[in-house]
Amino acid sequence: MGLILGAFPIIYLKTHSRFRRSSFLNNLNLEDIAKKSGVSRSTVSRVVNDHPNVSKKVRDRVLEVIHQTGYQPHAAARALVSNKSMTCGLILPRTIDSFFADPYFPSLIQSIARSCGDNDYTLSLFLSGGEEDEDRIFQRVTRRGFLDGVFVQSGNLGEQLIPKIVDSKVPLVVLGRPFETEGVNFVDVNNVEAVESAISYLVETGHKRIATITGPLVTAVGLDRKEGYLRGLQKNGLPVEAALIYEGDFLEQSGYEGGLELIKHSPDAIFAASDRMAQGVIRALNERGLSVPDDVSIVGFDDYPVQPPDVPYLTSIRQPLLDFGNKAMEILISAIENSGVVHQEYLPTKFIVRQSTKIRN
Amino acid sequence: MGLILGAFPIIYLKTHSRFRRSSFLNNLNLEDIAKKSGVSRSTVSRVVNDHPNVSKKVRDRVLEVIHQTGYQPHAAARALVSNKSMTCGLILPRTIDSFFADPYFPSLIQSIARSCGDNDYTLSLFLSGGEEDEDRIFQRVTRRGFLDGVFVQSGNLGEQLIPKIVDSKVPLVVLGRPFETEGVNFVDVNNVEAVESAISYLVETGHKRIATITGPLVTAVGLDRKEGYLRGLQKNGLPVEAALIYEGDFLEQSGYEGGLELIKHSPDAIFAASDRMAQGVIRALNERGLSVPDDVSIVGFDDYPVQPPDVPYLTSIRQPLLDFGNKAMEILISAIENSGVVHQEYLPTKFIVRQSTKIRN
DNA sequence: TCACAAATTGGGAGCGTTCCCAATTTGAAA
DNA sequence: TTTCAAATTGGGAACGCTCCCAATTTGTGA
Repeated sequence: MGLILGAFPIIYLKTHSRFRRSSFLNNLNLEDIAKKSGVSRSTVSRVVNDHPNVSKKVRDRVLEVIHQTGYQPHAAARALVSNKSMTCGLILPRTIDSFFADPYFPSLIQSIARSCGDNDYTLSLFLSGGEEDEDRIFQRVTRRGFLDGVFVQSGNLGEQLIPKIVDSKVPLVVLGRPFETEGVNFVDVNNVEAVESAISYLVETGHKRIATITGPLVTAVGLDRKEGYLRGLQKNGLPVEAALIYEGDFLEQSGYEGGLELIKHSPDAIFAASDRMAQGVIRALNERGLSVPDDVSIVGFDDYPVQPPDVPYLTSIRQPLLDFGNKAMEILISAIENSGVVHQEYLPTKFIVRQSTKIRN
Repeated sequence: MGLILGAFPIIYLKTHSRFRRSSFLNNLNLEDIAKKSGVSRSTVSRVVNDHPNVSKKVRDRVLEVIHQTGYQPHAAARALVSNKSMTCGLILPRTIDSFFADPYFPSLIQSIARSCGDNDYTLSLFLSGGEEDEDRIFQRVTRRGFLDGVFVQSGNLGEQLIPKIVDSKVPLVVLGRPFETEGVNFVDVNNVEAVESAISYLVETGHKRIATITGPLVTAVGLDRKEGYLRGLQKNGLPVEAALIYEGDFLEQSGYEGGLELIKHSPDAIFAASDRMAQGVIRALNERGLSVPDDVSIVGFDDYPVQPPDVPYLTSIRQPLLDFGNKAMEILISAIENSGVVHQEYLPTKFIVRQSTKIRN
């Protein structure tokens, strides 16, 4: 990627040449509306903001004028005086590679965007491609009067952005457990527990050699799902076998490669830490003449609304997408309003049994 | 990171019996910096904005203070007085369904986000799920002092948002040709020409019965790619056969279904209007024991950086993603600065030959 | 050294809101 | 009708910045 970022100065915010934009049809301000409806600026402000102490007669008259003129309050003026921009940021760090291939990001964006919209917030998006980007994003995000709070997608081990934002005191909710959780708001799904019970299900349905393709083990989510796998085995008295664990990267190709590797050790079930990898495993198995679920059961993780087209349909662990955005927004609003309490929340998942697993009793 | 977030207090600063909340560490304004560096507010402003007429001595002193204090200008105050928010919106209408499954949207978002960032703009995202959403989005987007301009993804026939925004005089660039192009800025890829020459390539390499799976014919892009197909046939003296045209929806499943349908009429090549559909076609053909490219050649459209994992790798038409965002941003900036000129731009694509097509001479 | 143009600096006004407080109006009880 | 509290309304000040213009300083040539 030939991105030229250049050296960007910390402080210089280049102001572009000045011009008055008279192109908007509607350039009325409070005072104009006040004049037109024969009341004062203050009264119009009260009407606009739905304050209680306005007589019905006056309120109706003002509303009428507002409606006729199509008046809308000036966002920047409001933000200046009230110190609230009603905008929040979503920062997705270092995600360029997987951004295209994994439905996680679109889903996440959609979930957060909806929650923001529902709460009258606007969502600004910050995609980071590397460290310089992160510096630039950090500068922007901490600009006064710009964002009321930010969501940050939890990143890799070396992730520096989260502690910096915490230090800056900008209200923050991390999406997915960060590595350093002390004093940081976050929302995550209960990865460990979810996988643990999926493994238990496999054991209960007669599987004896359960393999896994993990996510990258430099991510919290990768580690947590592996931890769930290990606990699941332990809880059910099965031995942990290094040969049955393959580290993937959530993408289809690594599932395929992991599948080819794992079948050398003849598992009767494979838990893949993402649906994409589960697809890859199925592709690998089919290529080697093994059938799913007759020879090997496959369990995925994600279960986004749009299923991959492959048959058989995947048994998977469903992420509570909508709840995720809602809960994150709820926590962010609470942080903005300065409750002072740190919220750390794990949302429950749902285990969905479909045709990629089979009962072997 | 022993930061205790729970303990950070609301700091009330008393200013003439007026309370204002200060949750950020850094609440200095221009005047404060001026005082600290022994100059006037105006001079600091000039330094911050890189205006020419400041002596080097003073500039250095002020920069030093700014650097020490970490001063950043207040975004809303700036936006208020300069009437520029340095923010633009990206509106994706009615996209919920395909949002998950198609890499187009992540790619688009990424491309636009990068261009915005490179030009010191911030990108706000508006996802619409239906008409009520569109009304709400329209209200927001036209708020004064909020956005300097917007990008709108071109939508279906009957799409009402674009003309409304045009009427509102908010600077606008449509992504993908809209149906009503009169006086509307837009960027598109040269769909007709691209497909036409892909078809020509197929003819030149010995294909005689070329079928197509189109996009939805209620979208401009769907129509344009079909038009390219038709022109390609005509130009090369091949007859148009209704049975060789199948209407899809850009998603894999419709490619699969279209593939099953089309092979009844034994084509020797199929052009699919998206890579996802091309994948679906290959799945269908393989299922029926037909080989790609030995029995049928397949050409896709999109060629996003991350290729689908299926072998053979797709011959496809590459969208100039990066250029797309850059060009759109360039046009938007020009529209914001009120050039008054309408820009309508078609970007060239690139035909990439891989293993899914075969020379049949 | 002085005069005068050029470069630099400072202060006032204004952007469109919200909030506070004082002024005015309303309405109910006496 | 009068009285007085409650409800409603209006105006001033402030938010932090940019721009304009006037004041001051600097630098140059005679």
